[in-house]
Amino acid sequence: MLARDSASPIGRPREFDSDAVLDAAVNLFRQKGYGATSVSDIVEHTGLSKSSLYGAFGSKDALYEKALERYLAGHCETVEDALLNGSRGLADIDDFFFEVETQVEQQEIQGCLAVNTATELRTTEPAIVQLGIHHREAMRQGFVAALERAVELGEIESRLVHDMANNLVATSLGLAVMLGGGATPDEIRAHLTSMRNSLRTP
Amino acid sequence: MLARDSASPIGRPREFDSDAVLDAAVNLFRQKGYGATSVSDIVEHTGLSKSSLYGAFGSKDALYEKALERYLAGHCETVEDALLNGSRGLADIDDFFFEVETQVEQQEIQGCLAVNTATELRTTEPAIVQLGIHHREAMRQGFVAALERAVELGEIESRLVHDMANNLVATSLGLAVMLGGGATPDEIRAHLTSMRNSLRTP
DNA sequence: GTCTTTCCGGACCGAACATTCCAGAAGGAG
DNA sequence: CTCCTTCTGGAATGTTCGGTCCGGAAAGAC
Repeated sequence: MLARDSASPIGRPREFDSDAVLDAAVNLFRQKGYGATSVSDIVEHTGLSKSSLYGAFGSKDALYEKALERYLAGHCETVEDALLNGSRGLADIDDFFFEVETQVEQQEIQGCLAVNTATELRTTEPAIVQLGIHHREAMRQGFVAALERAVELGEIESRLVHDMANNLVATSLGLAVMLGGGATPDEIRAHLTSMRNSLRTP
Repeated sequence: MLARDSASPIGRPREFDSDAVLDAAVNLFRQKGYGATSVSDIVEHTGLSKSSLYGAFGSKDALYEKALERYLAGHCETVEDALLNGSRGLADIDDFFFEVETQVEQQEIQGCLAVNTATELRTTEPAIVQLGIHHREAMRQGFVAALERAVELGEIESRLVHDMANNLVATSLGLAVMLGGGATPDEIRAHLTSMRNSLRTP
């Protein structure tokens, strides 16, 4: 009934790439939100059949959860890790926002999956709320780490670290709203510039 | 066919209060988003019948639009006006965030209607996107005005006005995400404090 | 080859959705 | 009072949704 372990894959092997399906789902959920993305949409954009989709993921909810996991692993955790374990200071924070700039340049403005769907699923899925809180805290810790390195490099004063980290978290979420809400590239760029200026004005 | 002007209201007069209906709709849309709020939900929370609702507003889309208008008029425009035409500087900005604090204190955390539904309606309703852009620009201008008064009061340096205004817009949106995404009161309060500190650290 | 297991496409289902329609009730105008 | 317009509740409609099911095909194991 359940898929056997990789040891002995008896039976016809799966023909599609789960990760590719999840990537397609991530894109759809980012673009249209959870409710407005129908399972038929996903079927259409992946080429899979509905039964294959349900066979592999179980339900729309479960598919969303897997997609969110993949999104966080691929987009958030790596950049947060770079903040935590970087070797520079403010420059690491600049890098953190590089993905935003990439989205803007490539006209692929979609925003953040977690932010875009947070409101929709708040009432129905408490796990998503907890995940958002955790995600924000991880961001904050990353910013704190990078800012503390900036202190050692003499880039900023240590008394500013705590508030700066909080403000960077809020600003990141604000940028995500703009990206998800149809802001123009110029608008985004202006905000990125202002944020970087503020980090460096003593 | 259409409702006659207030001059000669021939026929049975409307028995419900349109504004009260819109307020109920605003609350529902804020809590659950657009897609997850069904017309039946609205019927249930207003006491109206479905036909009365459609007779008065035409469609769910139109009802949302009217609700958004009322929300913006009641919640946003007044506070933005206070920013534009206030008599103080940074204190006016503090006041701007007072409503956020009120929401937190009263445990009625719902976030901002426009932010909460921006992603959902971006693909289907271009007018909403334009409205979001306009709203952000209005906020920015309000912050600029208040910050320029702060310059005259000697509270901040004039070279900071532009970037500070941008950052305040982003921070406001970020706070709205947190409010709509289930942040704890402590988390919100910490961010408000950090934002106020940053305005005042030279 | 045969067997077993899984995958796949499409038909199918009940529920929920936004929306419409109708018959009757209700209130002002004359 | 009568007429006329409008509101109102609930039933009805067509569509779309998430989810299920089945028959056939395909790919390894032997």
